[in-house]
Amino acid sequence: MPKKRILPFIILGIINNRPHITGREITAEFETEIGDFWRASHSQIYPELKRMVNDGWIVASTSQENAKERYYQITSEGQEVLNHWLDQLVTDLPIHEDLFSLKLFFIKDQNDDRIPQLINRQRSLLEKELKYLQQRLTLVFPNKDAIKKNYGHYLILTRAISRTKGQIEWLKEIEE
Amino acid sequence: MPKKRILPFIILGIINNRPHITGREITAEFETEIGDFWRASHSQIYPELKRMVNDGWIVASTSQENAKERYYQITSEGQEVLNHWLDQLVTDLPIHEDLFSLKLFFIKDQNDDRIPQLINRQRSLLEKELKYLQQRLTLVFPNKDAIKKNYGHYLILTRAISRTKGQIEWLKEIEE
DNA sequence: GCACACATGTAATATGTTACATGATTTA
DNA sequence: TAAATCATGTAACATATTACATGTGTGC
Repeated sequence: MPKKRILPFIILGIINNRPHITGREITAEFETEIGDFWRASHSQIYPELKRMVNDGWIVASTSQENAKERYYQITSEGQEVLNHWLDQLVTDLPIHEDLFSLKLFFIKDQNDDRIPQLINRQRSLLEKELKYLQQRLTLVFPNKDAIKKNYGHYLILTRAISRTKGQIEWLKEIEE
Repeated sequence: MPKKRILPFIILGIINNRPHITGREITAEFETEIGDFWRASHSQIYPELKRMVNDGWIVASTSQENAKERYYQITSEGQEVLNHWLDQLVTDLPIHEDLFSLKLFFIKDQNDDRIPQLINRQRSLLEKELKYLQQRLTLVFPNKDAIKKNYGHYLILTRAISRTKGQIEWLKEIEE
C-alpha cells in the first residue's frame, strides 16, 4: 500500500534521536520501539538512506574502525523536513488490519467453536504483549528524569499499555 | 506491504455473507463495515475476483437486466477455503500504523506545543469515530435477533466501540 | 583459520494506489 | 438527450517482502 512516504520521516526521526547511528541500528529500531507502529526491513531502509543522503536530509560518514559501517547524521535541512512533518496534524484515524476482528466478522453463529478459540488466542497474545510493554516501561523509564527527556515516547508506551489492558478486559467480559 | 494474501479471503467472506453480490457492492463493503479493518479499491477487487473464479472459489453470472453487472456466488470449494482460513488461529498481533503515536514518539520535550495539538486532533477524530460506531450499532443491531444472526459482527462492533472509548479516556487523563 | 554474527546491498516478486478508460443505466 | 452515476476494467507507478549476494569483524 503506497502510503504517503512515511518511512523516510520515521528514519529521519530515528537519526535525529540517535546521531551517528548505522543502518543496521536503524533496522533494529524497527524491531523494538518503533515496531509496534511501523515495520521496515533492511532491504527497504538502505535504499531509503541513499535517497535521503541524495536529497540532503542526512549525511553519511565512515570510520577506520569498521570498513563497512556507515554513520548517519541529520542535516539542518533534514531537521526542517522532520519538524515540518511533525507540525502536520493527523487527518485520519489509522485502520486496524486486524485478522482477529476480520475473522470474527465472518463468523455468524454465536455457538461457533471458533469464536472462543480466536478469543483465547487473542487474549494470550495480548497478555504476552502487555508483559513486554510493562517491562519496556520500567526499563526505558526507570525514573522521572528519563520521562522528562523523552516525553512523547513515554506517552505512547503508556498509551499502548492502556490500550492492551483495555482489550484484555473486553475479552474477559465477553468470555462470560 | 505484501501480506499473506488476505484480500481474497475477505472477498470470499463477503460473497459468502451476501450471495448474488456484484463487484461494485463488494467494493462498497470496504467503505463501510470492513473499512475499519481493511481497505481495498475496485482496481484491486476486480482482478482478484477474476482469479478467484479461475481458481473455482466462486462463480460469476450475468442477467438480462443489466448487461455489465456480474453476480458472484461462492462454490463449495470456496466454502472450504473460507472455513479453512477461519480455522487458522491468529499468530501475531497486528501492528498499528498509527501516525499519532509515531509523531509523539519523536517529540521529546514535555512542553512542546505540538503535543496538545496532536492530542486535541486525535480526540476529535476519535469522538467522531465513536459516534459513527454507536450509530452503526443501533442501525445494524436494532434487536437481539439481529445480534444472534451475526454474532461475530456484533462482537467486533462492540469491541471497536470499547476500544475507541478507552482511547478517548486515556487522552482525557493525560490532558490534565 | 573457521564459524558466526555484523553490515550493507540488490533482485525478483507481491501487493497496493492513483489515474486512465469505456460503456451501460438511470434520471432530469 | 444530456448529465450523472453505475459498473467494470487496465496501466503506470509506489511500496513492501523474501531471497539472494558479498564482504567484514570477532571469538574460539
